Amino acid sequence: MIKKPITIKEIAKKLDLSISTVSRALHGHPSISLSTQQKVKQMAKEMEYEPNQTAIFFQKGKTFTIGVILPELAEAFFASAISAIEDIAYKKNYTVLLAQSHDDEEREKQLVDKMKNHRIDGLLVSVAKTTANFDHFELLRKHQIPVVFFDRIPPIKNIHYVACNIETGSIEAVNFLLKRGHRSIGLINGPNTLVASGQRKEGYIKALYKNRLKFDPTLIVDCDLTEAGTKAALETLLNHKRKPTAIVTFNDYVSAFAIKSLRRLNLNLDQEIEFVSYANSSIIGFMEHPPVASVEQFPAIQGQKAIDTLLDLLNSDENEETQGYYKTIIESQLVESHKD
Amino acid sequence: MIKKPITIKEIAKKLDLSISTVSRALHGHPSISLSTQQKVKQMAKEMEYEPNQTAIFFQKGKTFTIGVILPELAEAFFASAISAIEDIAYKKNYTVLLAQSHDDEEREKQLVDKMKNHRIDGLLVSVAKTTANFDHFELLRKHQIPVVFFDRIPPIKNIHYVACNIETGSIEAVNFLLKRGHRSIGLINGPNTLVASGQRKEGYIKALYKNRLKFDPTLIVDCDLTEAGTKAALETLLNHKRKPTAIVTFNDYVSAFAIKSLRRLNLNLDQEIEFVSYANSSIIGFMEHPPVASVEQFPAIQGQKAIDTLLDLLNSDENEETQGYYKTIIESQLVESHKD
DNA sequence: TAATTTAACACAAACGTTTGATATTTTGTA
DNA sequence: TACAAAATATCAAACGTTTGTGTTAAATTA
Repeated sequence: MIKKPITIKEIAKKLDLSISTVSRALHGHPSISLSTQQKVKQMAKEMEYEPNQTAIFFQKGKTFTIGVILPELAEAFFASAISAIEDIAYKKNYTVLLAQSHDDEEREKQLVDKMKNHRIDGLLVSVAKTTANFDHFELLRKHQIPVVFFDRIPPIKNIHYVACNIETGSIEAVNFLLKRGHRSIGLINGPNTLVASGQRKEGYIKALYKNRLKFDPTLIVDCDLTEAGTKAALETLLNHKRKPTAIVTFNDYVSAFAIKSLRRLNLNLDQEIEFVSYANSSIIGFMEHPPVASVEQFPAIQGQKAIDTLLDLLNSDENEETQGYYKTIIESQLVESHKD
Repeated sequence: MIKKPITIKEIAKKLDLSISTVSRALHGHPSISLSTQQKVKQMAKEMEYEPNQTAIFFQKGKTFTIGVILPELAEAFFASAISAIEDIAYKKNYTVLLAQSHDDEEREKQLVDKMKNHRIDGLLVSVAKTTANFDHFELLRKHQIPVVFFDRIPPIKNIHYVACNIETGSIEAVNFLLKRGHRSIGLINGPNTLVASGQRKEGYIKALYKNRLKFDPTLIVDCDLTEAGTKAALETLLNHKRKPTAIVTFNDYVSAFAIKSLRRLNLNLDQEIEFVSYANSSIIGFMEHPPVASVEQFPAIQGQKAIDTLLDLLNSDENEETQGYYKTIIESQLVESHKD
């Protein structure tokens, strides 16, 4: 038996009241007497009335929905970001419309369009690696839909964003290794097309300079982040004339690969070479020989701050020009591995 | 300068046509001449018209949105499931409304309610561990909103679901170890409140019986899945009078913990004890001494099948009773670890 | 030519809710 | 008692779109 949803109209008819009275009663409007409010609410409950959100969305021109576009949902970093975002959205009674770009600019563009038509109230984005043109985001501005970028932010002015300062963590990492007595420190970096690689490199270099040590560019080796690539990069460093006693790697996975192949070589070098990596992801907890430390980038906090500022934006009626742009920087932080 | 969204009304006025003609023209309705169709579409493009989805949703009583409720977005298993789900939804022009229950029954209930009011077209759920009462899902039935459960399915009749048969993989796992010569095989299982634990245990026992081996219940140790708990469970097994030469563990993480603590004991036992676990998660690739095999549960495929059947349900106008219930079982599968 | 079909479009209701303006009733005041 | 003020409830428009039914003129048929 098909059961049609109850509307306020039917409640009105049943109580012999007008539609507007019922609506106002349900909202506790002061111009409705308490007694009728009671009656209406009572009847609504009895009839199992459920407000039709699509009607409300339409009528209000607001959906209480925020869009989230991430590069890859299956990546731990973004998974924990979206998790944090959803938590806050839930608390604030917003709903999350989720999509992934798979690091494809065209798809990202289409998603933005789709979400715009969905009349999301605001958008959270971590942009795709390949995205070079940002017009699709500019378009949202015209439609008065605020956008907050996070982690992977576009290199343009006049945007709201939350990002992580990799440099601080990088400097901490190198300082940490220096303090432990290392004097030749290698860097297995990612492809230099990535902003993230540049940031790591900068921090690495700065730390050396600050410690009045000279920087040897040949101690930096790029790699494609695969296991094979990592192995190759590692070997390059092992054959270096000033063989490093410590290595900073682009992320925990690279460290894992490097440590694994080091141990395969059975040189017992793992006692002599110490690793520091980025991300501080959970795999560290499962490694027998984890890197001694990892630079945490706080995906959950970034996501949280991002949605916080978005909600802020949504609840202020001033427009963007007058209130300026939110720019939040999270400091990355070196986290030493637990020994147990 | 605030730019109000263009409506078909304005297009109509500009072209001196009726609203309905514009609407029909944009949809290529046969009763509108090709020439006016051209004109209208042209004008729509010029004026940068974008259909107001909320109005359409409201009007049609359909949102082209499907809700997805998962226990934990940050868990690798669910992250890859949602990733697969979103991909298909995107292809079929549906949108995904995402939420996580954090394994909390009350929250799950509220989410179902919220999504119902959002007028989602259908729902995909992996139920919370604690959920004992399933009335909130029954409620959706009254509202004609189809639900497809996946992976964590409720123990009730008359539902659509996609699930993974753990037993086959479990039997494979034990057979595999037997074939490798092991005769005493331990099982570090999860808490027996979990259905998943029961399934593993059943498979384990069945495999032994099938091979005419007698089953020793003391070779099964429950644990709370933490590192400490795993360690304790491992020690119990090591002290067993028939010390196992192979151990099946609840999941890859438990294997990782166990292998780690085994190596800490420095007994070189790792050469003698082989592990097989469940999930085949990515951490295996980063372990120096991974389990020899792992039972893959195909989160992406489960997610994919789940949304496929949901879309099927949405596109058939017959109601549930007449068409019966979809019950899809994915066979789990033992995957041997790569050696490289 | 008159009757009939067809093509092309317009009209208006409907979806469920909110809300500003208005009407009615009650209460208070002089 | 008369009148203003306050309290309470109603009316009706609006949000943007779709769609069943009318309407008109042109094309076809007999």
